[in-house]
Amino acid sequence: MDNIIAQWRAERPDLNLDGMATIGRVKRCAALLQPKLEKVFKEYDLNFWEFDVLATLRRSGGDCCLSPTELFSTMMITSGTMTHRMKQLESRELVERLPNPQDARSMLVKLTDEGFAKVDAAVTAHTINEQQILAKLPPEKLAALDEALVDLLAALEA
Amino acid sequence: MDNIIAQWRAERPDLNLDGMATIGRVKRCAALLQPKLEKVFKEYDLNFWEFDVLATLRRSGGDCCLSPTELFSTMMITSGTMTHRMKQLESRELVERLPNPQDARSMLVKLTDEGFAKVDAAVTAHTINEQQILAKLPPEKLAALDEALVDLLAALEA
DNA sequence: TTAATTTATCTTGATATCAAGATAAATATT
DNA sequence: AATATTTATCTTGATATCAAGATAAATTAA
Repeated sequence: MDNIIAQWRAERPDLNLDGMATIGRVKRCAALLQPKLEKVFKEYDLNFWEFDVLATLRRSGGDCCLSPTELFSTMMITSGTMTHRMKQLESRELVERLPNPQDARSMLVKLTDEGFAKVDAAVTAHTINEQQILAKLPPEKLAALDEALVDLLAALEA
Repeated sequence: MDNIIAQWRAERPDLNLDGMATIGRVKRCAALLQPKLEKVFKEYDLNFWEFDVLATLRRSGGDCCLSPTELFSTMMITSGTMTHRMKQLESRELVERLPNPQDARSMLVKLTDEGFAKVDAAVTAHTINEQQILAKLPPEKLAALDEALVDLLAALEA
């Protein structure tokens, strides 16, 4: 990132590059995190989106039933993508689709026992992995990081 | 994000969710930033990856020549993806491919005058946009954010 | 009640991406 | 020099995604 900024500074000294540096770091951190997280999901034969769907169902609690619309709305993906995901998770028998007695247009997506067990094991390993990744930072820096991210998130969501 | 953590805390009180909260915020910040940045690129008829390629060439300076291999290596994409990008940028006459006199296997990718002018205008607007996005945070919080991201990036790159 | 509108989901067609393999030129080895 | 290896790029086939439109059920309005 510093290298990119240095290149721009040389070519375009007229630009204010402070924002680019910070935003570039956010994006780069996210990009570097991705494969580190996927590594653990892979141990449970899941890719990122598969974990994401199963985890959304699992943490919703109750009998882990949500409609596809609830799922794709909270997950910020389109309905077509959700259809695609459902098909594959259903064929792997990690979720099942039940008719919604309240509304014949809609379905209820439910974790199978196998899906429940798998995501429960995966999320345990996932949280441990996340702790380990961040353990490279001392506690006070970690606290500062989290606080700063809360502020940024608030600014971006506003 | 807080909501997701609260759901997990209710369902799985045994998990340490601190890392999930911080990492989730990083990913969410990156996801929220994306469309805000794309909005400006769109004003110049560019999507994210088009800007990315043109900007990489532009900031490399000199005559803005790089080989496809130099491009895809620094941009963390595969060679096949780069081929695809080249085709489209070439058809839009934003870059041109010249034979490399030093090595007949490789090409030199160069910004056209049009490509140069376009990316120069786009990056000006882009940096202003980035400054505006972050201007919602007071300077001292911004400084703390950047410092924290430098620390995190160092930990992730190690 | 019938028609119009809204809502939930799925389908279609397009794009971006990657992994793996193909091709061809350059370099190293024998 | 002839062969083997490495390097640079492109091709192919598969997947994930979205936007826009299709379908069908539920709700509202006339």
